[in-house]
Amino acid sequence: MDYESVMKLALERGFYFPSCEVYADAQAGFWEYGPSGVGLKNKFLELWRRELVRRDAMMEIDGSQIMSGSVFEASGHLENFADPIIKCAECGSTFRADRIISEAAGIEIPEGAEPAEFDRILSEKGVACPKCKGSFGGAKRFNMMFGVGIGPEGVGAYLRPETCQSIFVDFPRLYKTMRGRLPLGVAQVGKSFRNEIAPRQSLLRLREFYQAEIEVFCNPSRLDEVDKFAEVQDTTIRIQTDGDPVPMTCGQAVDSGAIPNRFVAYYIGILAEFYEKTGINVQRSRFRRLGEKEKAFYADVAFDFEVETATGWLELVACNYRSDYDLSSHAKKSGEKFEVMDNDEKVLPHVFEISMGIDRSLYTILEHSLREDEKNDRTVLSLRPYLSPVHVGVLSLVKKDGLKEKADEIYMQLRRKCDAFLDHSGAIGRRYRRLDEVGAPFAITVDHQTIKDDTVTLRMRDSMEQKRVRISELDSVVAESIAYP
RNA sequence: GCGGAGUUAGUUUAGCCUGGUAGGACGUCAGCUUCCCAAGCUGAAGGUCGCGGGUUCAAAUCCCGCACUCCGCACCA
Repeated sequence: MDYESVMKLALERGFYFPSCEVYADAQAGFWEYGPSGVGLKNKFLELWRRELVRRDAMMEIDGSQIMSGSVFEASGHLENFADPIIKCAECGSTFRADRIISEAAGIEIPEGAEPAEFDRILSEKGVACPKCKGSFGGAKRFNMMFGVGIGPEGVGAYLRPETCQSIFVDFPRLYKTMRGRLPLGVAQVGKSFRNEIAPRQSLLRLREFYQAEIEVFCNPSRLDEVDKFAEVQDTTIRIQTDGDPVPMTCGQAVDSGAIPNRFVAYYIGILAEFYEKTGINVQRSRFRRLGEKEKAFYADVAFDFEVETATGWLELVACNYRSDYDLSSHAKKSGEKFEVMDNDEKVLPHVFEISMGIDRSLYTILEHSLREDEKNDRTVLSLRPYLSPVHVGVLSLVKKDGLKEKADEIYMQLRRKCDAFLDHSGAIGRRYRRLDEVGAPFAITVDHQTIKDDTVTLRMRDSMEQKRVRISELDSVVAESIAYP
């Protein structure tokens, strides 16, 4: 389905919409989840917990969104999470320094170079503002972190640009108090903040966004001693090292060297199994191994999990082998000890990270689930039942003859056991279509026969088929239908 | 941030060129009808015409600035 149709559904059915939209000074890159969006998000995260956190016996934490400056000195974000920019002294236009030098002088300078280096080249080559021919002021680094001032003195701190830093700085306490053993997965769901220059496409590039991150701490000398690898060795993934994505099992990926070890392959395997259960079409996905230039500054080996959408290939998850980059940096900066005992060996653990973009994943689920059923003149959101914001609609065929009251009764019976939605008003077909659009997998309809024999109609969203079910069996029918796989 | 295109009700859109009380469709709500798939009938609600300024007797309409949305570039979860 195309981006516009997903956007229209999101606005009309309460999945998501712009933040602060009644005010003219609302800024780009901030969006709200409405009732349907929250329903989908909560269920998505429950699936994530089941398939990754609980499956691998990980710990989950919930860290602060505001973190001290030292954290980001150690993490490298103050130094590296920034673009070099220059501003024209005449007209005020802002440009990326590395880019304008490449365009005007044909010289490639790494974006991480010192500001003075940019200034030197600019004056040497006499580069002028492409807009007004004015001269440039000095190059600066534009850091993408939002700074915040704490307390009356405004002590400098930052909104975290990724959730994982709290996992790293909490690691010593977690390991000691929670009886940690390597390999240890620590997970976190939460907001991260990046001051993007050009946010775009609603949930796809936000300034404030949700991440579900997992950091697995491991002993780097035991990356192939992973018993649980057997669980995923026959799981098929589509992996791209160079050229087109190639489907292969996790076992084949390790044997062929496409994935460097069983440890990384295990986590990629369970991640692939998770995404299969979200209803995203994994035939249109790939694990793409990143080249040296594309990798983040902290990554040793990196795979992006990408999915084909109406907007092109979209990165949903970054899988980075961060080695001991984070723990050694925090150890050095803080003076805290981050080494742990693994059997009789003292090791500074390495980290493999699964950094998931929740908002992008939810968008993709919507796009891949939405379809136009032209034959029946309806729009259907074929979400997996366990992810649907509304599990079941409860309808009265007509309001009179006690059918309304009977439907109310059934709704009361179900409402605490699942997400039920009660609707009495309008034509039955219209009500079915409304439910189809929010992805409710089925509807229960009370009709005149219900009064006679205590059965109801169960109408299925995808096939529009109907069958009769006893009211006494509804609890178990519903529970079974919306159960997580 | 650059280049391009847009912004009118919940959604979609007419009106803008050529200034003169903002209109339709769908949706929503109430009622009638209706024994299973957007039917029909009656009625109703819903608009700072993105925001601010200017021109004018008068601005959705003309001019300027800004914001936002979309596309391309660049960047990224």
